Amino acid sequence: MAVGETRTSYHHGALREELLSACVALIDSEGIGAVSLRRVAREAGVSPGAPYHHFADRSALLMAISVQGYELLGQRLQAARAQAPTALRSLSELIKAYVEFAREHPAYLQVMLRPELSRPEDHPQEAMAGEAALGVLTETVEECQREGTAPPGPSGPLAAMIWALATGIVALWLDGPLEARCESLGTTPEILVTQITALLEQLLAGHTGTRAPDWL
Amino acid sequence: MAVGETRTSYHHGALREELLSACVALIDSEGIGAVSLRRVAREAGVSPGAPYHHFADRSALLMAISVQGYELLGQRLQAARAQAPTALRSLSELIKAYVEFAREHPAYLQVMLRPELSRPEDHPQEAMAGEAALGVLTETVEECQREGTAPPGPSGPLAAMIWALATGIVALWLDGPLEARCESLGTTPEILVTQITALLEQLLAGHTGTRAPDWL
DNA sequence: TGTACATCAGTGAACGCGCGTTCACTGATGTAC
DNA sequence: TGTACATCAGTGAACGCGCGTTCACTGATGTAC
Repeated sequence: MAVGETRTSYHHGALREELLSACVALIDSEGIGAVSLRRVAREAGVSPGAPYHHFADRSALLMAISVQGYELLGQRLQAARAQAPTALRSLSELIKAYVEFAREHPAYLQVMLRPELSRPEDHPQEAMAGEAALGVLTETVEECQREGTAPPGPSGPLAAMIWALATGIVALWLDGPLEARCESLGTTPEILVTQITALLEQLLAGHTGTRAPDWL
Repeated sequence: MAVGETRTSYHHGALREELLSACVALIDSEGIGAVSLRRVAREAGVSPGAPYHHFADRSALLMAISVQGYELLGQRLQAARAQAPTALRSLSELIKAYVEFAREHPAYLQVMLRPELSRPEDHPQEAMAGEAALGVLTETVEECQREGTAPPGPSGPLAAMIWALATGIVALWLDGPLEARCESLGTTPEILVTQITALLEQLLAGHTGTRAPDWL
């Protein structure tokens, strides 16, 4: 229920979902520091005790958001991979899809990147959702190896490298430093991300002797 | 002043420095969530009002830590770069130095990676300290270009790529997911980081046709 | 179909807590002469 | 060298606040018969 609306019945009917979306909206508008169970309940137009019928505590709410975020991200990655013509291109598209997802849903990423808030040690579900998203990346790297656009050997290091690269871009962009850096370089984060993925493709294509395209 | 010690004089003498180190120690032992000005004052053995003679508010304390962190990191990066025999190798060493610094001083990194806590928009000093650290990286990339171990053209994209890569590794390691991933891969973060930097060197060396070393 | 009753999902008052910050104060230090 | 005094850097009590969580309660819903 959006702020200002009023409920007609005593029961809400879908409070769990609304608490989740109210929390996401709150993070988007005021930052993760503004999140408290009381505040989220207030945003959802409900009394302070109500959330406890749906979440054991504050970290359980944030964990649910984190899991949801990994699921949404996983879908996005799947879709991005499916569209690309080659596995090498898929790698770029995976990175871009991750970054775009983060830009569209910064709140999810904030929660996913700050695990001390959702206390994953108490909620193992997140690890599973995260592994699923990582699986798409690993498969794509292995496809590249079969395609000859990634060095042979274990897929782990390259997959981890791309995972870390994408995570770093996202963290730096969401938190501000990337934007600041781009300003002082006279460019924009969007352009820079495109250049980075192009560079990665160039390096991967080059390792086997394939020429980089002229437009790079 | 460490917990348990007692001061003999009314005045402390070096409270500012001690508040900083007490705060770092607190983050290291209990996480960034445990940081409050009152708590830090207590750890330093001083009354709740005392910090206000040295820091305007909580975010000013965290900002001072962040700036200190960037300065320490900058020194580490300078040293790492100076020791490496080639510019290409320097890139690996810069990444490793960043990661090692983060492992040794996780508290600094937590503060540097969570700018919402130190409100950099109110304290521009951090941006300067950060730019200095980035400068080392950019110079090294340009050295690689002269050396022929990095693609010609603007140095920005490769520098940003390595910056994001290192930041991603650090964020994933400090927060736990990297360790979890390594366990399920049967390796360790230390090994994985070495593999990633070796892979990066291989890709960069390969782009010009230079053969990758056999041991990769 | 109607009724009794169990269960679900809300309310709102209350609790104790630690927080950031302020303030009048005071002990220690430094400086002018 | 001694003394008066300004300034610095602490103390500790106090303020109001929002928080997480609990609890007795009650309105709404679902189910058995």
